Amino acid sequence: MVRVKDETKRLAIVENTLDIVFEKGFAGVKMATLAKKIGISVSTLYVYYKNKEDLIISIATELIERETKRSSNSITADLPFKLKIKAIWVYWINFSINHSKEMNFITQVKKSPYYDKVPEAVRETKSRLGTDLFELGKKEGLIKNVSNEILESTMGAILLETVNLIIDKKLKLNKKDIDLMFSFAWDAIKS
Amino acid sequence: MVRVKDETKRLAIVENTLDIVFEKGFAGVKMATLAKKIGISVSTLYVYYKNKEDLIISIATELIERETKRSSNSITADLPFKLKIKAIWVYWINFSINHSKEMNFITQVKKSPYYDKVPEAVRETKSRLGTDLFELGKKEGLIKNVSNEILESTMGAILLETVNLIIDKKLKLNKKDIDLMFSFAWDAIKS
Amino acid sequence: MVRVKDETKRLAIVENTLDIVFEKGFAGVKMATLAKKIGISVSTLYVYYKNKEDLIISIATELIERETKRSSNSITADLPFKLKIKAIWVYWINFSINHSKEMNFITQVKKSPYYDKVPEAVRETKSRLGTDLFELGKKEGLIKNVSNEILESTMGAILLETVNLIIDKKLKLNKKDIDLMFSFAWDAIKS
Amino acid sequence: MVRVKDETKRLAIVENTLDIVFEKGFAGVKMATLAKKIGISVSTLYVYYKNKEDLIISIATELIERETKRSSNSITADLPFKLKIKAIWVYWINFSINHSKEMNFITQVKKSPYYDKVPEAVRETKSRLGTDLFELGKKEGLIKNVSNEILESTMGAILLETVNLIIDKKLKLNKKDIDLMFSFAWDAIKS
DNA sequence: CATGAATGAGCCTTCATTCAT
DNA sequence: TATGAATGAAGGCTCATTCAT
Repeated sequence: MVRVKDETKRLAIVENTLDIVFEKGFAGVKMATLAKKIGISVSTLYVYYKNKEDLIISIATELIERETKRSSNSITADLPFKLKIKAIWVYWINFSINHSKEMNFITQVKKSPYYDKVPEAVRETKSRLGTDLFELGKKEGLIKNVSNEILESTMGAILLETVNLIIDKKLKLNKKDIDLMFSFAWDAIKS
Repeated sequence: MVRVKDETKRLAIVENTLDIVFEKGFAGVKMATLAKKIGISVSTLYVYYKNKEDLIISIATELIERETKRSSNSITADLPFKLKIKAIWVYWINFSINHSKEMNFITQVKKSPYYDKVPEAVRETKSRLGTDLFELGKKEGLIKNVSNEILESTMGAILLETVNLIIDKKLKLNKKDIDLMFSFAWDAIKS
Repeated sequence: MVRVKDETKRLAIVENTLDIVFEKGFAGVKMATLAKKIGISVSTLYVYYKNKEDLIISIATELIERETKRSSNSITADLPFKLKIKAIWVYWINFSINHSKEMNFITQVKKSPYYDKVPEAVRETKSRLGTDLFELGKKEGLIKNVSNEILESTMGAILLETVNLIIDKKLKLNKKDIDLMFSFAWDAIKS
Repeated sequence: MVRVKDETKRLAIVENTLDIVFEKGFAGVKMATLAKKIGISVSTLYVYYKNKEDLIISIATELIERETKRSSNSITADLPFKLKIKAIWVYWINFSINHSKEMNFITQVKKSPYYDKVPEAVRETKSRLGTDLFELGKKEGLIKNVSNEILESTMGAILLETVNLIIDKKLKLNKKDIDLMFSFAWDAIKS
């Protein structure tokens, strides 16, 4: 069937682009190389994406939307505040490790000029690690009373560093190390 | 003496490369554009650097060496531990802001394939934010008893995020905000 | 019947091709663009025409044949020579203006490499502005005694220029201006 | 010497471009083909011209300026009006034949979208076949009292047609044929 | 040391055309 | 007949690098 074939191919393009960006960054994405890796013709790439920029921005948009949706889904559990935020922390560590290429792609895009061209609607709904959550924590007097943006940035930075340390084998993906790193993050933001 | 003229020109090359990398990343460094910006011929660039890779790696090496030297110089003051570490923190915040292009260059290089080609000796002597210092803090029982690498990474991540927040105007370069952000870092590592 | 649908589509192809050639020349005719303009699939174009060359040559052939037929039809009125030739002149001015896209297409084809591939039979029966007519004029001693080809070329050039001046709004499509321009043509060929 | 070499190469580019446009039109000008014809690298073309459009527009500008200068120079002889205009006529016939490729290039450019990008100053000073001259002729009551633009267009059309007939071997470049064709033009405009 | 000129190696993109359904 | 998908071939352009002066 044609439909299946299409989606398979599109996914292959996305997958391989992610791989290349992970290994060599955006500059490393050559349309010809990408096509060869997938086993299709260069022109075929242009059937799916208008041009290289469109390719990258489309993938970025897709990933960010997916990430956004996921992050909002992850804040459902009904737990005491600290445990709740830890659950999210653990969730994101695992997700980042398991989807390191996607996360890497998003991270790179955010620092690149491509990001300006991601639809504004998508950019706005991005990485809500927990605006509502921080609000709650502040109300309960559990975390420092500073802007959500700063809380989020700080936790995000520690989280990303944790992931990098795990990837670089300086930390392990076990309870002890995860707990340790969470203590860094929690101690940083708690009041 | 010819030497003087040379050094001026070499500095101009470094300066302009820093500017371009800051604005457009490594991919934005075109030998022709760079030369035009400086007001010299493209060929002249090749008198000073063997090729583009050499240009970037040489600059990176120079900057990293300078940074390393500076960081070791900064740990001289004789103060109680927390104040000492805060002094370093403040020093580095200021330095990073005042030398944002240099810092940006180093940051970018570390994430790029170029970094593998920076002389190993230089890579090893890098950013010693305070190995000795952390050792001291742990001995006094003031900070978490974990590897220096993790302490350094965590503080480094928070520091970098702080700098970014300042650059993005989300934070100001005043005592209040600096103190606030230091509290994040200190709380994270203190035992 | 299927036939009706076909003819409609074929006419749409011709019409839109004429439009594009009028606006952007042959190089502006992209099979994909043309198809989209019509609202059909690119592949469908290939059902009607073997390839792009065939498309253009077929349209050219069709238009030239139609024009040829028309020109011979136009020399029927029974009038004194000068009036007869003026009638034809006026007829062609009007026709050229009203069918500027068709005329433009023919003009362009004649100057393009495509023209060599128009069936010879068609090329030969072309724009007979009045071979017989010129013969008559010469017999009556009213026009210069030179080859029909030269007479026709000259009148044709002035006619085309007249049409262009009208299109460029340098002349109007009224009796005065038409008469004026006819006087140029007539004075040129009269003996 | 470097200077000489440059000019030689630039002239070769112009010459070969003229040839190609004469044979195949603008669409026939492929940077690779052009370079190979000249015996230089494609990149070298880009040393002399920013891109293909710049190549064509620069050549057009150069040719039009030269033509304009020439045409104004040609109206110097002190002769009775009809002889004067004939002298110019003969001059232009000869020039057009001898420089058919240049003339062809200019003609083509004027009908192409490139023409809009020729510097306005150049476009304005173009083909002054004889505005002043026509003014004189009208004052002396020798030619039709219509706008110079129309007189010029008409004569221009007949002149161009004459050149085409000569190129197509339908006319010869001898006194008899030139005189004949001038009579068409003169009779057309004379009062 | 300084540079103008020249170039090869790529890269992105377009487009007419084919083919299986 | 109608078409969505795929592609080969080609063309324009960029850019790091070399070389003779």
